[in-house]
Amino acid sequence: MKPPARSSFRAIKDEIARRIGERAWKPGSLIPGEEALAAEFGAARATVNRALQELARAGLIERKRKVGTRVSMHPPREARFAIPLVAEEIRASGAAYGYRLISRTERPATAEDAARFDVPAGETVLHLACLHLAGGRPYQFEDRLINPAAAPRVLEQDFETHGPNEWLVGSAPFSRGEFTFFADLPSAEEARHLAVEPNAPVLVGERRTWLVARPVTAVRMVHPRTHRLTSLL
Amino acid sequence: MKPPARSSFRAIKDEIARRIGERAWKPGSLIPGEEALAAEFGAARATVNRALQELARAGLIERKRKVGTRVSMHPPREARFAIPLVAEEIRASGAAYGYRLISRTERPATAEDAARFDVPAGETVLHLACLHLAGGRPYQFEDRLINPAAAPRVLEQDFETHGPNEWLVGSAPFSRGEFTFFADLPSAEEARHLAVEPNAPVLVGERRTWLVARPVTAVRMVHPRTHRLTSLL
DNA sequence: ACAGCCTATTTGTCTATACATAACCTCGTT
DNA sequence: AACGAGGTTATGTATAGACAAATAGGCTGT
Repeated sequence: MKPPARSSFRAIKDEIARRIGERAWKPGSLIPGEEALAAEFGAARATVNRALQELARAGLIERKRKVGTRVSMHPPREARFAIPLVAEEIRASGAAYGYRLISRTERPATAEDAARFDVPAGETVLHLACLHLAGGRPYQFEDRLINPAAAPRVLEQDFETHGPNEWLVGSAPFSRGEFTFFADLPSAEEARHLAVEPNAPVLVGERRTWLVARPVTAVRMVHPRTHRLTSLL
Repeated sequence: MKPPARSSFRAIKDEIARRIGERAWKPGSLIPGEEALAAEFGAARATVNRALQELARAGLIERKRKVGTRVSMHPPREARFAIPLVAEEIRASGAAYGYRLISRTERPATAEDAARFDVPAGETVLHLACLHLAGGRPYQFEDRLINPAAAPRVLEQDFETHGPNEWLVGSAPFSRGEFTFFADLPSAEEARHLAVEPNAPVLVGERRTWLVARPVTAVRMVHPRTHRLTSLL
């Protein structure tokens, strides 16, 4: 852990959080100023300042010049989920990463594509299906549409050995995105590739991105039930 | 804007982020050390240090002692999901909000509780089960453990008419939390209360919060398959 | 009563310096 | 070649002192 219980900014932070938790300092009330706390903890004001700033960033306290620092009335209420590349995510977990391209099609956008994506029906789109494996077992089935008009040179890529997101990350910036996830049942194709029962629950993430007004890519990522999406608050 | 364009840690942070965004410093490459940057920007090393620490916290760069600072390989893309109170979420959607307490138990923590939560087995915990309805239809089934040692006076609440969420928000601050989502099958009880088939997929969110080192509450929130969690990037 | 300036207070940030800590590297020993 | 001790180096953290910025609250003049 943190063996040296000296007067580090961490120790100060923890102690203040403890007092707030114990209601020694109640929500909405003012706590002592930096100067006073520095004296109490035998630390420099800069050290206390750092502790307080971190607590403020975490949402536990609110600070205002001249007024002072008060305990928040409402704890933080939003989570930030990192959205890593699948490949990195798998490698980070220690498992061997595997990739298989299932299909690659260039075709005019159908009405269905247009609904799923904003691309005008008739324009050429690239449709990919691929599978990501962790330690040899299916990890994510990916079904992706890419708009070549927003991703220069994407049609030159064959995506035989590397997934499209690795390429897109470095080559197709976007300015706006939308991320949704929900529980679903897999399609027949998804169940087959993921090697799960057709009626087993799967976690689906859908992501669409735009560069200004132009759609870049839309992807449906299907994970077996064991998959968990975690975030620290 | 507010920047006096001095060599503030903010200016340094922005400039470094800009260089990374423009690929002047490529993902995976080492960037100059703090001393060098301090010299370049005409600032103290502490100032550069603060800029770099904030960038590292945001995930744009990775730092290691002796090794130096390198640009992250991952896109620092992250999604922020708001986690509103269920009640507000439902009302915001225009539906009528309903609440039903299903059970309320004070009991010594079992080994199972201890595994799910950090609470030492044997200490008293409060166990609640309740149902949130939107427009009369089941919306979320909530199964919650609360540690009274971290939530003063929680045992005085009966939670007959209001959910524990609403009370905790105002009364039990936390400094650290963890949020996980996954697809699952409902337990028999959950299926019954949510009025879904026992083999229908459900979206489960689990949230655990701590005040520094002490567990505050752990909750499992089960939604029917129709529920979607969306976020803008 | 009121508007507007003035000032004291509190947090925000920067500097310069020092030491602590982690980790890569080299070199000597086995 | 393998291993370990120690040096080197970049980041991590603490400190004291100073000034900047925001702003609540009082003071002043009309």
